[in-house]
Amino acid sequence: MTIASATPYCSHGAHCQTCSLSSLCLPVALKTGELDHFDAIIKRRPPLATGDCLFRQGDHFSNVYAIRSGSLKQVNFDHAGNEQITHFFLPGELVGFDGIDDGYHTGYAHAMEKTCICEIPFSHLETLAERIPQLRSQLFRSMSREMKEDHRLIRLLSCKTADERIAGFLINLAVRFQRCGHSSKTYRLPMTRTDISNHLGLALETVSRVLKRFRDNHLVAIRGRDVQILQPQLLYELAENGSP
Amino acid sequence: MTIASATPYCSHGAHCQTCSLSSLCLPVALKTGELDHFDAIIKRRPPLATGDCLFRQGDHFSNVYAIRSGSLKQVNFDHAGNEQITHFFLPGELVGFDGIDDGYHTGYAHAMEKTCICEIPFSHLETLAERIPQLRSQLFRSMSREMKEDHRLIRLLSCKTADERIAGFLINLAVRFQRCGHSSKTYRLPMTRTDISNHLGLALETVSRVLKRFRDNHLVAIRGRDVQILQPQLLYELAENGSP
DNA sequence: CGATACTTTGAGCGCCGTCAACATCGGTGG
DNA sequence: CCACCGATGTTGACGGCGCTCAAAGTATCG
Repeated sequence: MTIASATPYCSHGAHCQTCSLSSLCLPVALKTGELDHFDAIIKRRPPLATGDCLFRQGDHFSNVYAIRSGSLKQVNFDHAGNEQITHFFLPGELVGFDGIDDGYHTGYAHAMEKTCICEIPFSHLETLAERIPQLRSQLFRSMSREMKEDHRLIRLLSCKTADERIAGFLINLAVRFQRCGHSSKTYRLPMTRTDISNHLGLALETVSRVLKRFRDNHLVAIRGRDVQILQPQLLYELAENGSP
Repeated sequence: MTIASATPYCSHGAHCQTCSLSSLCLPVALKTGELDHFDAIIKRRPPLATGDCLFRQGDHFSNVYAIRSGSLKQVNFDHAGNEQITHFFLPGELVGFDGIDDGYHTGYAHAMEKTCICEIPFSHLETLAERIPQLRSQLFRSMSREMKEDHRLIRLLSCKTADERIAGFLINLAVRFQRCGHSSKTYRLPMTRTDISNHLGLALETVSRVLKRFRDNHLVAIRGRDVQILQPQLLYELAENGSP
């Protein structure tokens, strides 16, 4: 079983007007003229390679970023230097809002594979949002959505078992991959088992063992990073209720 | 040991111009004329009694709320009906941002004691923020700060022991109580042990046992809900490093 | 093709959840 | 004012989930 990578090639000169992800991204609901204005403030960067940093802890906050293709992980630190992956970001999602508060980023954002990014200068975005109510609403909605994602993760971490966490994680990824144009059943994990274990608050051995159990029970087919969800309904119920 | 309640009386006709919390709240950095405009869109409500709901799951989102005095807990649900307390809100803090995304609230907000609230209609706030850059920045900053708080909690839940979680929780409350004008060392917990255990992802018996251990080790003096932090530095190190 | 990172699998044990009993607090009504 | 009662908090015994340590197997890349 081999599944196409989640990272198709993407030209770094592309524009919002022709971007297949614009229905997920900030330009949603913008009229043609407005879209041109929005497109004009965006800087396209050369693609990030695996392991490259989009921003580092302590960097001055000046942009938010939209992902065109590829994937990122956002890593925060506590005072003792322990890492915590708070988010994985997929195409069509926005990165960097946590830097607004006091003007610098509190953690790293690493590319987990070759990743194309749109850089959106926040001051320009604010100015433009002043004039375009649709854009403003979408900006607030994006931030609010990230909060809801955080609350989902908090609930997951605070009272769910390893099985429930991993079921929820696989389902959540499936939903988000589908939203950006992939199959809802098959995808390729961009992150390592170590990343998953860190994000879900588990030991990496536990992640490995639970995935094996899911495979043995024919809930999913997993080989390396290729995932195929065989029984979405059962997996969903496991994630929510804890009952198989 | 008895410590004054965190809920002094607060007139519900008060205005931002005279509010002691305005330096924490949205009006921060507004000029006098702007402050008048801001004050004009706010509705003061009669105080909430213990257990009253500010909003319920599924309610249409139309306001954010600033706390003048008292405290709230925000409770979210998963599909199986399990509750998860994602936030405790103290005076000077803003509640309700998670409703922006799809226009309704995803959980309850309960008053944990008698609580005075400023209701801020979000549509008016957006309009006003269009004209007043300071207000706009502060709005973004408030949302961004809530995200950072979420990330802190995620880190806490994902890899910390019961001792570390509770140490972190006590320190965090101390900081926030100090910010709104209390002592940094002594405060009264507005929430039950059950609420704490839910929020931190622990059994309530564990909360009780860890607090006893902290008391035995003279890190804190706790009697019922009255907390006095005796060794802030040690408690902080315990929360961050796990080392006593 | 060798080196390095990543993943799987096993054995043992400790933290913390569950169950249970009891103590304490706060409020209500006789 | 006191007796009562439900809600809240404390303490103990015990077992299981998931972590740690260890080692072998596998993908990936220069």
